[in-house]
Amino acid sequence: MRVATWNVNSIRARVGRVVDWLVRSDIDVLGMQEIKCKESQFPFEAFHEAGYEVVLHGLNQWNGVAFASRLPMHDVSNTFSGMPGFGKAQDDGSLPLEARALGVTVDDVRLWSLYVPNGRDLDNPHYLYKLAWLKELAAETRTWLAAHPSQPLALMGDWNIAPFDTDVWDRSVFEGSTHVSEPERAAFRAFEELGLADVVRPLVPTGYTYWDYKQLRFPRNEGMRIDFIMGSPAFQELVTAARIDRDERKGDAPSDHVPVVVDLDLSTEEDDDDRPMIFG
DNA sequence: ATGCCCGACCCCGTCGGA
Repeated sequence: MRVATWNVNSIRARVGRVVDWLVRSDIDVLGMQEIKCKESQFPFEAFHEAGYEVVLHGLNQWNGVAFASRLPMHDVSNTFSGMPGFGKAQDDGSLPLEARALGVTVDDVRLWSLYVPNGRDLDNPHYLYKLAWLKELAAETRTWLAAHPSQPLALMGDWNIAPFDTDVWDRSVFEGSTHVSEPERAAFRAFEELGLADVVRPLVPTGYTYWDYKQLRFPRNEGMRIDFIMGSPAFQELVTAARIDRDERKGDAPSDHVPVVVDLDLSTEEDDDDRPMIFG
């Protein structure tokens, strides 16, 4: 099974590119972020014609997450337990929940498409929202792992964190900025402390996943590595290959992010629990 | 060439992105 994540930066502006890439790249399941639309605006037809079903969570022109899959999806969740909201308090005093998380199960693999809040600036309320959002996601992940110790899980998407200084082209440019601050990096490492791991980095040690549209960032290769597939131990065992599709930043009307892809070998997974220990 | 920001909104400026 070939699984990918891609911040598409508006699906309506890029549906042709995304569907062409899905077919050309032989992708089974794609988690998308920043679809920037609600369900009534989503271009379902192009996906259906290519053989993909779509589930999505989109509330308005901001954020929005989706899955396209040519394998059956079930157990769809459009939030995680405890997910913080942001903005103006509603009548009941709670903050509005944004469309930043979508979970599906495909072939017993639990997948989340995540769009972690940007943070904006270190002194912006959005930064504390980002840290709280990650903390609650980690707490929920800990609970889930305890309840499903052998089921493969991947948290994939735009994490809006550069975990290492080498994940940005020039660390000095980011002094005092979000994405590289120690609290953000600690929030990211908390997932590793739960047993999750970036399953792409060992196979693709270098390379960025995002280049700003401004200031010739892509031609100069001034990018950031902020899109990750974080797999549980059971997921890590399945991974046979990975790639960052840098070519998708080229050409007409690209997203500012590129797809990140992993191949999973599910052929022996079901044997683990049930096979008799003939040679035991 | 991979080339000086883009998308969504609603009006042609503002917000958000990282």
